[in-house]
Amino acid sequence: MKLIDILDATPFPIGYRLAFLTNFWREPILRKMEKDFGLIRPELTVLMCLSFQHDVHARDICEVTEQPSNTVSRGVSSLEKKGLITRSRDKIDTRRQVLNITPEGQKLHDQIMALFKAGEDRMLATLDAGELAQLEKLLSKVARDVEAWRL
Amino acid sequence: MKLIDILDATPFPIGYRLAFLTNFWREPILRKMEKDFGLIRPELTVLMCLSFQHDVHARDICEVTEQPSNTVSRGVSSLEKKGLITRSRDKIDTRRQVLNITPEGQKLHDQIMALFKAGEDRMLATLDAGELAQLEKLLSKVARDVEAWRL
DNA sequence: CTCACTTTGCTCCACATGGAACAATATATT
DNA sequence: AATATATTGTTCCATGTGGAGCAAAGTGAG
Repeated sequence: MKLIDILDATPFPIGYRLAFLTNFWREPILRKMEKDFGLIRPELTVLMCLSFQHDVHARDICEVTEQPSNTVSRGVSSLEKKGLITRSRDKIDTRRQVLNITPEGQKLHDQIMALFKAGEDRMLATLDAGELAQLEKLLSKVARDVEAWRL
Repeated sequence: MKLIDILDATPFPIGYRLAFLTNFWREPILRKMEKDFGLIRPELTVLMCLSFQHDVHARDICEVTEQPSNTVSRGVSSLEKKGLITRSRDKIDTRRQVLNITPEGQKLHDQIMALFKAGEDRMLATLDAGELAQLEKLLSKVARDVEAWRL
C-alpha cells in the first residue's frame, strides 16, 4: 500500500495532486525553518507581508492573510523580541502600531525564500520549459478565479 | 494589499500557486468536516486508508502516511469509540491489531469524499476539458517524480 | 532456556494555533 | 460634551499535534 495509490482512488484527481505536491514541497521547508531558524509559521507570514510593504498595521495582516488577530499578535511580538521587525505607535490612532521589517529580518526572509525557490526547482526539474509555462498558466487561471469558487 | 500580490512577489510562482490553491480548496472542507462531523484530520487519514484496503495494521498507516504513531493511535481509538472502524487482535502477533472500516465509517467517508469532489468541481469550473486534461497530466508527471525531489 | 534487542501501540509532555472575552482607544449619535 | 458603539491588539483557555519515552509482546543469539 502506498500513499499515491490511496490518493489515486479518490474522485478528485487534480485536488489531491495539488495537496500532495504542496505537502511534499512546503512542509519539509517549513519544518526546517522552524528547526534551524526558530521561526514559526505565523512569524513567516508577518515577515512576508512586511517584506512586501512598509508601514503595515497588524490589522492589515489579519485581513490579507485571514489569520485571527491573536495569531498575528503573537507573531508580531516574537518577531520584535528577535529584532526582526520594529513596532511603533501610530500617531493618529494610538491603538494601532506601525510595523516594519529590519535589515536582519529582511536577510532572514530572503534566506527562507531561497529555500522555497530551491525546493521548487527540485520539484519541477522533470518538466521542460514549455511544460513549466503551461503549468504556470493553468494554475494562474484557476488562482485568479479564486473569489468565484472559494467557500 | 492583497494576498495574491504578496505571493506574486515571491520567486516561486508555481509552488506558491500550488499552496494557494490547496489552502483555499482543502482547508474550508476540513474545517467543515471537523465542525459538522466531529472528525479530526488524523481520523480522516485512517478512514481513507481503511476504505482503500481491509485488514490494516496501525503501523502500516504510520508508514504510508508518514504520521507519528501517537497521532495514528489517537485516530484509531477515537474512530473505534465512534463505531466507524473495528479493532481486533492479530492472532499471530498479539501486539498488533487488525483494523477495518464499518458500514457507518464507509458511509461517512463517502460523504466527506463527496465534499472534496464538489469543491474540486467548483475550483476547476473555469477550465475547459482540454485544460483539465493538460493540468492533470502535468501535475501527475511531477507527482510521480516525487521520490526524486522530496527532501 | 535466558537475556538482549526489536517492534507495536500508548501515555505524558511541550508547543502551535484559534475562539472568546477583555482593556484601551477612537468614532458616532444625541 | 456625554454616552454608546466600533476597532485594535492582547491575554486566557481549549484543542490538535508531534517528540520522547514507556510497557507489552515478539525475535534472535549464546
